[in-house]
Amino acid sequence: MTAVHGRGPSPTLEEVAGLAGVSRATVSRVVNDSPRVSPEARTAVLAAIEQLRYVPNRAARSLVTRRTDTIALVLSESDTQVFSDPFFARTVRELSAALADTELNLVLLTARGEREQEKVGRYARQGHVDGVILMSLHRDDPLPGTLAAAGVPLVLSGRPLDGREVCYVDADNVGGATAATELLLAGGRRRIATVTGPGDMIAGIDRLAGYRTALAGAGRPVDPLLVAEGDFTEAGGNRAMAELLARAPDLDAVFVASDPMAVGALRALRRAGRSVPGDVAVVGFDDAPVAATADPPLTTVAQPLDEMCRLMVELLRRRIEGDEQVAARVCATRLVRRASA
Amino acid sequence: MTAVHGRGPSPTLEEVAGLAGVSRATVSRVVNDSPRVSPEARTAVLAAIEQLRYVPNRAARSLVTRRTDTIALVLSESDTQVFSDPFFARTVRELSAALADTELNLVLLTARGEREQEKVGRYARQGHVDGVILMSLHRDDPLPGTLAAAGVPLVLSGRPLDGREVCYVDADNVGGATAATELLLAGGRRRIATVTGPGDMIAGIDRLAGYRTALAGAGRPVDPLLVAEGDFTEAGGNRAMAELLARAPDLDAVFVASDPMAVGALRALRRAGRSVPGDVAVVGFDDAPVAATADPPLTTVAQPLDEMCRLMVELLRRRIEGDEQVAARVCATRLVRRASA
DNA sequence: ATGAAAGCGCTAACAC
DNA sequence: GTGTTAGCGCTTTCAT
Repeated sequence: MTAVHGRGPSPTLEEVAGLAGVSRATVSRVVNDSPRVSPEARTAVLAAIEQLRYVPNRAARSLVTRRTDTIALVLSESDTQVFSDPFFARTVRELSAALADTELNLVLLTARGEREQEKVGRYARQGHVDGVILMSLHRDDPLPGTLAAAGVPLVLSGRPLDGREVCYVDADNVGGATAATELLLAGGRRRIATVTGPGDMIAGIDRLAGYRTALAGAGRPVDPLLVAEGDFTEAGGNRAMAELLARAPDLDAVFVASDPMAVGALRALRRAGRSVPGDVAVVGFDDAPVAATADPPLTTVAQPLDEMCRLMVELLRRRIEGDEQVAARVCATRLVRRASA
Repeated sequence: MTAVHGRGPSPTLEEVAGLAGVSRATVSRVVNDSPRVSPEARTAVLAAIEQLRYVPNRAARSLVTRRTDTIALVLSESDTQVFSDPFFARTVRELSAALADTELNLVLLTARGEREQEKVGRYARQGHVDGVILMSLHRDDPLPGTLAAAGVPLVLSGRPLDGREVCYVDADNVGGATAATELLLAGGRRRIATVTGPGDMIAGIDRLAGYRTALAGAGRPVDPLLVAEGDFTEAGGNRAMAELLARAPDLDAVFVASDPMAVGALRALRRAGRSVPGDVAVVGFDDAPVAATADPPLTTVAQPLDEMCRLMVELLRRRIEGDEQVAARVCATRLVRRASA
């Protein structure tokens, strides 16, 4: 028995067929789990495959099937490191989970700047992947347009900023933020501030809109002094909260547009000697799994990320199958009450 | 002119050839930048490609070339989210940069748990990628073995824990940690503590070894009270530092095995009312771009991550070309002195 | 410089 | 149930 060491030409269907004493077609049927194979043939083929360490050649297969069984999660980001965003990590995990029981593979592609975006676009159009889930976090991203025009099946994670007509899955950010602010209002809070997300990210925009909606619904004005912009990070939340406390020492509640920022905000409040939720009530938005461990525990708006990821996969599959009519979806959020509000 | 909307069969080499009035072979030559094409032919072909929006079919191409022009960065991690590790984000960025001017594409693959590891292994062996850069962070990872046995060209990021014979690129963690500790010794510090990385990660192990080496070189014992384990995160560093201060209030210096942990340690020191570097000198290890913004600025051991990533790509290319003799490399680190030590 | 032709390894009719 | 056959779209000799 010659050791199958390292590379060298890997065995082909033909060779397996020869060893098993059947035709290529039968081997192919076994490999593809076709029912039209006799038990004996199947056994013989399986043995030959085992013995030869046969692995189907992907290129040959997808040349004829026009499928790669691979989808890409594309991270289109102009500058900083999205990776550190725990929301992204959660998305990757949930997507992997959603694909665990399927034959589909998931690859991550990053596109920072124009050149990489082009490279990614080329990659997708060359047929390396069957479809793309795109996390396009900022405005003016050419990738959605490029991919859509090239006919690459596409689902966006998050509603697109420019209102273009594409298929997307998003959480109900407006509704969640509205509910969060209403909870604060119902708690009798009168000076409700907010730490927003970046103004050029849809989650930031929508959550701020929800805050405004709730205040408007209660007949309250929006005081600009009570609105500070953060960047979804803990450090940013800390900074924004400190700013708010300086500008409006009389605030008695704050809706923070992401949990990492909320953790930072809690730090700022503690440092300022404000008790939570006694002096100041806090509600966050569950982008990261930090709410439960925050001190004090954080009331937060939860997003059904698992459901959203399953949905993205399902919609993408439908598009891959050729269904052009798949519609965007917005997933409900819900308030999880803990101690801080 | 019929709009090329969406999908439908994309044009083939044949069609381009027909439109340009040449043969398939000539089109192929143009596409592949062969010099053996007349200017006129090239022009005609280019025009036809443009008009048809022709994109070469990857499957067909790699069926014959046996290349995909794609390499994978595989993240093999048993449990938690590595993404949040800024070191990982830097690696991705530097790898992308190293590949920017090449025809090579980079995809990220994550493998959490056995099932996903198998999926990734299959993916690589099926010929989806030409080679793999593996960040295997913990012990007992089967992936290096699987991939190597399957003949997939492989370069490890970081020295493997089990000393197996594979090609890897690593920073000189031992040397860097030794230098850091020696700097502290040279500064006249007598009670030098360390916050280590996890005991099952090579970077953590090696940096602790360097700390011991330096102390041994100075004829000093290693006091177990002065060693606390962190997890490379800021929170972990904070915790470990607090623990050290409780156990050994007389410590006057600390080598912290990663910058995020060092930032956490600085917070713990501040909270304990220790001045830095007056009471306690601190040196970190530059896994993340936080040293410069730390307060006070952090003296740190810098790793040449850009060089390391270029090297990984170069070694992997050589392996892909069939060179079996490429050796592992360890890259020098250097101390960057700022205010804290 | 260019074209004709032979495959790369696989799947999918289609016959038997 | 199984084998035969015809390609999938591309690169690559080999003539010319």
